[in-house]
Amino acid sequence: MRAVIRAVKGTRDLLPPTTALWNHVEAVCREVFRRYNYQEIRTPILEDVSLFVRSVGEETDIVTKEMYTFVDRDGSQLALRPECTASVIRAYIEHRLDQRPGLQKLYYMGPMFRRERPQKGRYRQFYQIGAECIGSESPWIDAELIELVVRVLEALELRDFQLLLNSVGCRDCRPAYLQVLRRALQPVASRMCVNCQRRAETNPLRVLDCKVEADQAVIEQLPTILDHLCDRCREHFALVQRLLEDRQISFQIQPRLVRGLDYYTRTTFEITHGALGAQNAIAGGGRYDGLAEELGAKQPAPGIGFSIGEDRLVLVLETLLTKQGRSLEPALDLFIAPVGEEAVAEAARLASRLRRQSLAVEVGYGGKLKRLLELAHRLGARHTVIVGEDELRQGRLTLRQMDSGEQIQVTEAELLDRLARRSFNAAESASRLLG
RNA sequence: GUGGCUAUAGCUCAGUGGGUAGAGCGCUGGAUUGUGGUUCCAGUGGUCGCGGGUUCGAGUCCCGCUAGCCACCCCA
Repeated sequence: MRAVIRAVKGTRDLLPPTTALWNHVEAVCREVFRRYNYQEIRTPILEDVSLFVRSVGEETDIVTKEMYTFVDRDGSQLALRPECTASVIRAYIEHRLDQRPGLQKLYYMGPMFRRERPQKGRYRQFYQIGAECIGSESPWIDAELIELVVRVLEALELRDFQLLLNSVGCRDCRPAYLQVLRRALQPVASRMCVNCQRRAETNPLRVLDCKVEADQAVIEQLPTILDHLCDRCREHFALVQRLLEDRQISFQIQPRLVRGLDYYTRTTFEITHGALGAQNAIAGGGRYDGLAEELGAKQPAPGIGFSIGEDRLVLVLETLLTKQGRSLEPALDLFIAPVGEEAVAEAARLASRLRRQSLAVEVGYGGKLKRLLELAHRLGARHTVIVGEDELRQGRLTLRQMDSGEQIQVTEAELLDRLARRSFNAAESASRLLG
């Protein structure tokens, strides 16, 4: 026997019925994006390595050890995108989107790639849904964007998530803070865990993020970025907080919240959920006022964006659904069970017509009626139409409601009337999906 | 990259102190006429992750590899 080929480590096949949940998440996102006037952008999965070196940062983990890179046949250095903000800004500059009217509000969804050790909620190919608003540094935009993320989660019936908020300062005040932090760490680092001793040298901000119990007392004494913001950053952050309060969006200031991408400035935030394991962040984002210039824009283009980890979001929703005893059901409107040769042909024609009326229809070609009804039941059909000799003679259909077993004779017009579908809305999509 | 745990049928798992494979679910069919969910019967399905070692004999013990999961790290 030949060896079986399996999915590459850290990648996975998404199968039904879970894919229905993925589609639901994406449909809800698109709808919320529409309401906030975001439009879709699709950028390539392949990018020049230097795009990420310059944006995410040369020294970051993502660039130094997690990125999938390769040399193309012509010698160019390419990478599978580890995130999408850099690509969006690249496209913004490349296509002079600054010349278009108003703010550029763009959203994306698709696979990203990072070569990490897989674990719960962490995959080498993972999916992000994100949005970027480019062209303004107003705190009103920050508040609107955060509001948008919260509305997406609410629309997905997700509760009990936490919004963590911080400001990481700007090009002026952050370097000064880092100096202060380094100096404060020098005398105390030796009392901390080995990881922190290392981080005190390499990446002092990470010390603030340490989870070791014994280090917490030391960490509490360290200066926080919030005490070292410049006047403009402090005002910006204060206004963002006030605007979130106005919107009744609860949040928690987390001065120790650190982002692993170098381009972040000022507002940063993260949304976590307890139903996940160690990888508890389902969304993260922040402002990046200097990124466009870093990527070669002649004009400054301040922006802010976020990204939802779709894998993790789906994971949370799935555990919530099982906890509530709800399950994912295929949304089959109708099963057609023909009895006899003639009926099969009529069933096929009927299916064609009903499908044109946007009904989800399955036909049982062949088999005894008993089998067909059993199949209809197992496929989750809400109704079954029986077409046999009697029905053909009378020009009627037998419509059986599967949950009650109630059965009536109808014409095709009456059938359509009973099964008529309404247009899409999120709540209905959810109730349809979550039987 | 580091560590811990795990690996038996499509899925969830049993398999006692080493004696060459089992259940439930699933899938297929049956219980006479055109009526599903329950029940009953039968069938299908595994070189026990891979490679080596110990042994008369290994799913079971030992070693190595690989993969999966969880955690560190990092992040969404």
